[in-house]
Amino acid sequence: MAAVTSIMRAHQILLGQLDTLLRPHDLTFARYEALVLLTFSRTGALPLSRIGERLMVHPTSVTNTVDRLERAGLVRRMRNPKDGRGVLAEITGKGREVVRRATADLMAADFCMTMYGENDLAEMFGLLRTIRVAAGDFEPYQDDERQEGDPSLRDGSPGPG
Amino acid sequence: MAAVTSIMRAHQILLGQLDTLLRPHDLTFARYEALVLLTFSRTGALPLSRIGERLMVHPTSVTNTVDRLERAGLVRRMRNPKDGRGVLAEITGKGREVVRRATADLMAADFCMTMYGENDLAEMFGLLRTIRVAAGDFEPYQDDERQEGDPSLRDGSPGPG
DNA sequence: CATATGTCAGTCAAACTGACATCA
DNA sequence: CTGATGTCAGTTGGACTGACATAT
Repeated sequence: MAAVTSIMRAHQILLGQLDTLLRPHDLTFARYEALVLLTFSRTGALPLSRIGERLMVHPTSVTNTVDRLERAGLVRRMRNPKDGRGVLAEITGKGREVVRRATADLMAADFCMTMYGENDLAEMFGLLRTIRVAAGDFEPYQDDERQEGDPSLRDGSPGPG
Repeated sequence: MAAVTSIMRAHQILLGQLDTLLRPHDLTFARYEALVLLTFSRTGALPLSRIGERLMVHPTSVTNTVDRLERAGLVRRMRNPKDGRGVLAEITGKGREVVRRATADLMAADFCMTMYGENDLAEMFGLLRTIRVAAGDFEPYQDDERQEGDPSLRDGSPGPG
């Protein structure tokens, strides 16, 4: 139970810092995550359904997130040529530029993770991975996700094959 | 960065399970946390300001949380006899009963922490403690908090002395 | 037909800002 | 006086439910 409390509190602390760092870029962490996911996809475009799967959020939340990103010109909606029901969110040039700058800010700030060594970070990732796997995170990649040789958003997932 | 993503995702997973388990008790995790904090206080009552400190939430959020708990009859507002500006939130008998039942449910469900051994849980707590200390969590207790010999909400804090 | 995808309207809880009354 | 405490009004972003159109 102490561990659960710790995760909740750590999240609270990190999210506060992340959102503060992202605010100047007119981004929230939720929107930033979606942008990064698109950045790492092969074609820069993904069906909304897949975004929902990967980020583990409700379909209406994806609609909402993409609405805001589209209104800001960071993303564009397209019909999915492979599925008439589906909609693709495609990251725009402006979107790529914004996510690049935001990521640079985040890296420069280190959000208080500088205190940890590589070993501690790896250990933390390994420990938390158990929860995530049990919840169905870390599903195998689809062919439209992730550029060859590029790092995954989920950092450590085996990827296809 | 992978570690940060892991914490965010683990939080998302746990909060979903916690809120689902707490819903039948008409509680959210935020309200449950406040109730537990009161349960562990010496007199069952704390100034709203101290609740805000401990839970690291905004004063208006405390007002909101206590409003809801009071409307549900789980908490009662009192003037602070030691400080005319202050307000105490005091847990009611019904509040103690609800938090008892909710905690029992949570323990029975184990929210997927059964997968971990004692060592892993302790390690996770220890790793995350670094972030929390840096953010000012784990401040020393005041004299009106925590019953003698009772476990702390923050599980592992040294307490007074 | 059943199923999957996405949107819409509306609700809800949380977190915030700014202003304010009250009291130490 | 300054500073702390709590409340109020209003806003924002996210997550949800239920209903629905559309396409597989």
